[in-house]
Amino acid sequence: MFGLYRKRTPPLGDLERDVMEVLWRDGNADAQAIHERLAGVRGVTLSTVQSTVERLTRKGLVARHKRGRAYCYTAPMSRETLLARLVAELVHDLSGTEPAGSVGLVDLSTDIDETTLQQLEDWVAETRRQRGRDDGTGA
Amino acid sequence: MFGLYRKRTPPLGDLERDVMEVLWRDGNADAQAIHERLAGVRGVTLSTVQSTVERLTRKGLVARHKRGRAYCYTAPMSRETLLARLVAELVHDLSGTEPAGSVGLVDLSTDIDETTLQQLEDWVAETRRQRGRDDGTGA
DNA sequence: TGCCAAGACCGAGAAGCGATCGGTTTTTGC
DNA sequence: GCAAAAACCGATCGCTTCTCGGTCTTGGCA
Repeated sequence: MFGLYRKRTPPLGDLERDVMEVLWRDGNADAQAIHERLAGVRGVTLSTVQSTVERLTRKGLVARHKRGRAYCYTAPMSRETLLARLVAELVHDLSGTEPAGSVGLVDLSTDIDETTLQQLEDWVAETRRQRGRDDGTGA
Repeated sequence: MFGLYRKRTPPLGDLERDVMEVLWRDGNADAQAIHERLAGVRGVTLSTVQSTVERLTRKGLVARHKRGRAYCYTAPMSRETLLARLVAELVHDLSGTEPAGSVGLVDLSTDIDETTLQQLEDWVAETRRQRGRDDGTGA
């Protein structure tokens, strides 16, 4: 009945998020560049950045290819796609087995701020637009 | 710029989710009852369940009150509310500092299924409805 | 009022993960 | 070939969950 939640995309750590942020902004960068970009806000060594970006590579969240002597890292998954995946997992894991119709009275009021709600709204609308209006029975 | 993500609702562990599941289903239960409910799918002792539900209490995710000699636990936050909070945090943490308009090309197609999207859509709509259309400057 | 079992509480240990870094090896541009 | 740059490796630390046994507290009952 329950207890069948699987291992999924691990949530990102702080430094991992920062690294992804850099990659999303700059498109691509080597460890050095990432380190420099992060140096202002975080006192970490190049080694640490390297470890982190390597971990992200293992997780499949960043790709890399040799350029000169260093690797050049990129984020093959957009910020929105990653967010979507995480949200989907969250919803899937926590949605229970009840009929979906029972999701009626939602109380986001104390937890969600206007900006975030707006963002969610836009985001859902955009997805809906792209996908078109199926009958809703699709997988 | 970045790096200012703060400590938030800690993600639930497996057993913690199972316990919440029981509480959401049954409305309320003491440790004994939860344990029995879980015994079928999980070989854990009563002690373990107690520790877990106590941890959840500390996190504020369950409330309790004495009933007889045992505590009676309840989930003051509905499944949907918790989910909403987690989603909100996720969105907030991963949305970057770019203008919200830049959230344009969303590619959810491979990651999010129709049911989930529908659910999200419903939540957002419902929340919007409940909150009414403020000018958007509300906290 | 005193006994005792039920249950809360505490502490400890194992496992997993991210963050952190130093040291070693490999590579490459000159 | 050499030296520097960078990858790679592995160790440590801190945090969190899971797990449980042992001890202390308490409430119901005789």
